Amino acid sequence: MARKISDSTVRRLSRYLRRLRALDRREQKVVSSRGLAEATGTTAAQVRKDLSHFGSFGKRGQGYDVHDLRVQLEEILGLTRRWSVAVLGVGKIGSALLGYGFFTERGFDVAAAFDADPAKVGLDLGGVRVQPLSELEQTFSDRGVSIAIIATPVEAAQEMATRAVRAGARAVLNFAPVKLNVPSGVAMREMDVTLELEGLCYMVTAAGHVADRLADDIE
Amino acid sequence: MARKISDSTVRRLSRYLRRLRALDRREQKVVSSRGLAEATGTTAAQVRKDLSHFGSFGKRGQGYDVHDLRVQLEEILGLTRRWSVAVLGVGKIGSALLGYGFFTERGFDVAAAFDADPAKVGLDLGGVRVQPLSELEQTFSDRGVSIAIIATPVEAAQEMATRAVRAGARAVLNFAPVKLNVPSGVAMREMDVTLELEGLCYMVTAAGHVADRLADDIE
DNA sequence: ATGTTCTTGTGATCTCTTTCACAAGCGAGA
DNA sequence: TCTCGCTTGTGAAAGAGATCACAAGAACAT
Repeated sequence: MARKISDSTVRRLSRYLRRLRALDRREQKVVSSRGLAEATGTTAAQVRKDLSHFGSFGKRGQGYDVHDLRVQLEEILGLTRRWSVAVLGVGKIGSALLGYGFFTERGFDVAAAFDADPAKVGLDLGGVRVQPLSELEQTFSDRGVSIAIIATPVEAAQEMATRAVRAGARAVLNFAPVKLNVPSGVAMREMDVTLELEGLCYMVTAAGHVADRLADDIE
Repeated sequence: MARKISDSTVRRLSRYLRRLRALDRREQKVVSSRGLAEATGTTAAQVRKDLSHFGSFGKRGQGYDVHDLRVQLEEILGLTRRWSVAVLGVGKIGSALLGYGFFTERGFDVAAAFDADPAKVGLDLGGVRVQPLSELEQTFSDRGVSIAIIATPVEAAQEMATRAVRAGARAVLNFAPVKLNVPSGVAMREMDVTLELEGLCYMVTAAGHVADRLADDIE
């Protein structure tokens, strides 16, 4: 096991877990690969293949024990330990995430928040005090921050990521619309609304073109 | 042309476009596939292959005309027309997007915002008045809304998506952490912070395991 | 015991994406 | 006009991921 697992597989595992948690809450005992597949928008074979990379969790003829598989997946994804996150930049996105209690609800510890703007330093957002950037390195190492959330403007994003990594972050979640460079060995994911919106525009436009062609063919 | 283009290709096209706009602004005339690749985190061959699906835009030996390619990509992605978006649910995320002027800055028209909470109806968020859900269908058709942004709690997401599509939306951007079903022909993208965060946890954890194994091998 | 029914786990296969490698083409300079 | 240096566009090869299809097992009824 522990060969290279693709991002798409990992994303699906998260979805399975989400579903399992819901089922567990309403005390359903068993679920089949098909049941899981339908709830998460994939196929039964895909579910089984994904799980098979990590071991064998089901009973033939029966399916998977909901609670059991849930625990296994939490283990696999690394969610049995606590994770400390820091939010860099408390503009609209940063403060939305903090104010919402987003991280806390999902079992992440918000260890700190930072902003370059002196007017924002000292504010309390969702129970976290905004600190000046000068305290970044010290705070990261004091509180064992391993995940950095980049929510700064584009211009500052790369520098913040670099500082975060140098200060000990092992993973970066980037909300700024730039491609960030991080040393290999540091995990990196991005959330880019513009990319997704433009993707939708393309899809709608291209679907239109296809419709045009079909119409042409009919003539 | 206009065969099925993969999502990953479309995402890269958006990245190229973003870069081209920056270059155009600072009046750089020409860029090579390598230049574009380095700025967007891919390879020169990939850039050329991506573009080749839509035609032939460069000059051999020279590279691509920045302004020209920019316009071509805007055309391909469907960004030369105006798009009307509606925001469904003005909780933390919805109002962050509106308040930020996010859509307007990027050339999208915010046609409307809706919320189920009567206390929120009537509020002005970034110049948009929040409307009650009862006005959804009428407003969608009056203003030609083609993109629906789902920013409601999980429970309401599927119903809102269904209503939006029935009211004329051709694309859905979903911020709620559920898999939504939409009829084929409707474009759909999702932004799920939890999925990305858990993905990071996995990557850090798995990287740790790999390190462990290496250490074991050395012993 | 035996048969029936169901669902898993997994090799084999298929499909899609990325990478490679190179001929074709452009511009500049002699 | 010819040559040289550079970069595109693209078939062919390699790599990755998703799908298929079925043997292996588990429960339960007879």
